[in-house]
Amino acid sequence: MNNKQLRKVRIKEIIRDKVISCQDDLLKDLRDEGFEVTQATLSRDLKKMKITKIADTDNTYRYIIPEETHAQQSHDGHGYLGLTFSGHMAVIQTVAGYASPLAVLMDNNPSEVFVGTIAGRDTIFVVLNENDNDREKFKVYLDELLYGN
Amino acid sequence: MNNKQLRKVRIKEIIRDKVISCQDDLLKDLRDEGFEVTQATLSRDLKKMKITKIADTDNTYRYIIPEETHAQQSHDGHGYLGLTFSGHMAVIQTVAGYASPLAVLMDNNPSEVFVGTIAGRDTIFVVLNENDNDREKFKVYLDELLYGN
DNA sequence: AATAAGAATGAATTTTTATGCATTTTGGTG
DNA sequence: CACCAAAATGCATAAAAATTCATTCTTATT
Repeated sequence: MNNKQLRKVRIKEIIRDKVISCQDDLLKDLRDEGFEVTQATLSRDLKKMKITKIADTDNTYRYIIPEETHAQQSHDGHGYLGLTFSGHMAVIQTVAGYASPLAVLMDNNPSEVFVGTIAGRDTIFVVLNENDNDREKFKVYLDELLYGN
Repeated sequence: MNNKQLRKVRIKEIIRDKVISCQDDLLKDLRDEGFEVTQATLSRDLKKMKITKIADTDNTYRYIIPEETHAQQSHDGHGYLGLTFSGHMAVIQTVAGYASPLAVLMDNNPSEVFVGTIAGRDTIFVVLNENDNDREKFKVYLDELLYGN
């Protein structure tokens, strides 16, 4: 898990959590956390992640992840909806019917970060590697799997 | 129906129909159609309409209407999904359950462009004024009602 | 370990977008 | 119709975002 991918995961989190109204805002936050980057890199990151800004209700701009801004949960091609952790388990929620295909995809792309998956209709249980129990690492893995790069 | 509203309706149509990668592209198209505006005005229009650009698959930018870019139909607070005309009738599709409230809203905001509404669960029939049967005008009316301005 | 190819990044710059301010247009009222 | 207030718009410019080009990391391979 390299720095770029960590940074991308973090960018998403920041943008979900707080109002970011320009790339410089984001830049400051990332720098505070030790990510040494420039606006140029952020521009490229955001482009790849399809993150963009849009007018907020108060007439200022804010960055959003368009896929996630809707009342009805939307999902990417994999039906992925959300991820939670508990102990050494990760629980993935999907659109009904999508759990198995996604679990298969994961099985076909093994990683030392998890040791196995089992899927229901809309939920996947993932057992993480107990030695190297790293949630960030799993997030990155999943992110790569779903969105590439 | 003033020029601004006509322009906004047209902007949406253009952005749905073709790849617009910057405001100047849009500006040219609008000018070709006789809308005399400047980039400054477009910036403001797009802000109000919550239209923004995002990376397309081919790594170029394109303007989109975020609400409309999803596999699962998303809807605004009114549940509005779509509009079709037939003769002097307009047919509005909504999310199930939203038809009545929207019809009520229309009834509470009467206009000479339509003479009555009747709502089912997810569909509204609207009878247009037969003298002044103007679909554009109705589109503008609905647009104003749903999105303001 | 040396080397080469590709990816990632930054500095500087260009391009694009947003906005402050002045002006014009639009609508309503007396 | 004259007048005012509010909305819309353009011009000029500031602010923000995207990109070019050069450089530095990574990674795979010998």
